[in-house]
Amino acid sequence: MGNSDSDICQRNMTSPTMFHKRQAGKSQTRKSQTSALKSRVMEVSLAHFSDVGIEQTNVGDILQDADCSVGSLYHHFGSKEGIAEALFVEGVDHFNAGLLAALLPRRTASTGIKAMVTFCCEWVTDQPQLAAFLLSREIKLSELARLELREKDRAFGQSTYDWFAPHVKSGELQALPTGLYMPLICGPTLECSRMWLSGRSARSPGEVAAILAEASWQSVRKSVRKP
Amino acid sequence: MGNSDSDICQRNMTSPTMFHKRQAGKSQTRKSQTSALKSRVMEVSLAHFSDVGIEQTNVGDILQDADCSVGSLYHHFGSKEGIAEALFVEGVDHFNAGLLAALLPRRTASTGIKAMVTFCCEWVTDQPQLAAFLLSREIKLSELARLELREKDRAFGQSTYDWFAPHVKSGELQALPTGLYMPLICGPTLECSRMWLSGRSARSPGEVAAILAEASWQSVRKSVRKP
DNA sequence: ATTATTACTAGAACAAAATTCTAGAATAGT
DNA sequence: ACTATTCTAGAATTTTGTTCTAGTAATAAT
Repeated sequence: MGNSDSDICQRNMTSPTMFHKRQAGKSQTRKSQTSALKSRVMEVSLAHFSDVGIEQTNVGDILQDADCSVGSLYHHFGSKEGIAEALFVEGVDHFNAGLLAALLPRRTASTGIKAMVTFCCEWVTDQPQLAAFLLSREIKLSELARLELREKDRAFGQSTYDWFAPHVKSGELQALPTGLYMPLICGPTLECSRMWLSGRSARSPGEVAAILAEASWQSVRKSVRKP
Repeated sequence: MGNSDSDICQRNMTSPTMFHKRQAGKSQTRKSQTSALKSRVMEVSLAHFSDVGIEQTNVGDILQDADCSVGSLYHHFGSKEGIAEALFVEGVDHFNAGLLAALLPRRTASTGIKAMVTFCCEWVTDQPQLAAFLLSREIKLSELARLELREKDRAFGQSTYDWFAPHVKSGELQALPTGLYMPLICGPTLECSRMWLSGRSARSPGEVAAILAEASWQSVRKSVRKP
């Protein structure tokens, strides 16, 4: 949340009036107050966004629920979409980190792939709000965020590929274009997740994790069959 | 597009002024003029929606680009989201119909599954705008549309399952919960599509169709392996 | 054929919501 | 201590979606 530096604050202002009311709290440092405010806004926004969508959420509600002023909100996030953007980037980060943490300690191709799928299923089932938001994005990322994300994507892809490479060499995994591993491994799970999150399917990913893990593994393992 | 009956028209109006300007065209029938207007609005809206998202698109632009009046737009679509809803339902219909048309004529499990994946890849690559819109939806469908869609989903699922069933019985396809076939078959492709459409990946689904088809087939075929 | 009704078009008026602007207070830097 | 910067506040403004009133064309009813 808090690289308190990169905030929006474009304009220069001039004069003063007063500053009271909201800081009721027993004088914490300004810094911690601020970062708490930002977290509050993000938390509240996520709830609204995942519930009714970004468009249907109105800033007034966020302001009220997070006990935040218009000025503060626009100072920190720039716009309503700005909040969504922050949530999105943070969410992707979390997810990727978790996925990597599930993968790296595994020693065999099979257990690694299956661990990814399983993590994916659990993650979605455990935090449906965040998952729903990430998977149903209609978020026009700013150019800045887009670049940031692309870079993180690249790094993530590299890390996973470093793990895959030896197993490709040893003949356990198929050799595929780099960009195809993730869709093949997580695609089915994410598709199931979307179904479940939007109420189009009753079975949660958690319930079918084992089947998905096995199937995804079959799709990327090196195929040496009888027939 | 034109079941010209089910339009919105809730209110009753009373008096008249004039009616000219826009109908410049050499007096086509009113019906065709109207349906042309609706298509124009949908076409223009799709372009905007898939470009900057529903929220960022403003009605004024649609009005201008489609040469349509506020009154007409709200008469036919009820709201901005109404346009999105119409596009969405129509789009899903097209896609599902195409998918089914690709599947049904095939005689073997392998060719059927692969045909679905291939169709999917081509469809996305051929009409990226519509695909981007359908895949990035954050559309709060009306209760009516939701039901309509759920029913269509059900019918589609049934049709595909009718095709699958014999191959499951014959031991070529795995027996899976009904809701898992589509995610396993099309999930990876759709994930690739999202990547490509959002600019996060350079390779179009069309370029990797063969690999995806083979991999997806491996994930749902009945596994009888050596090791 | 005349009338009544309905489908449709038009754009001004309205309401609601997002964002900007001005003012001032806390903190960091010198 | 003074200056620049970050942050908070909320009134004022703007933007934008939608409603409302008015009028025209086509169709159904009599």
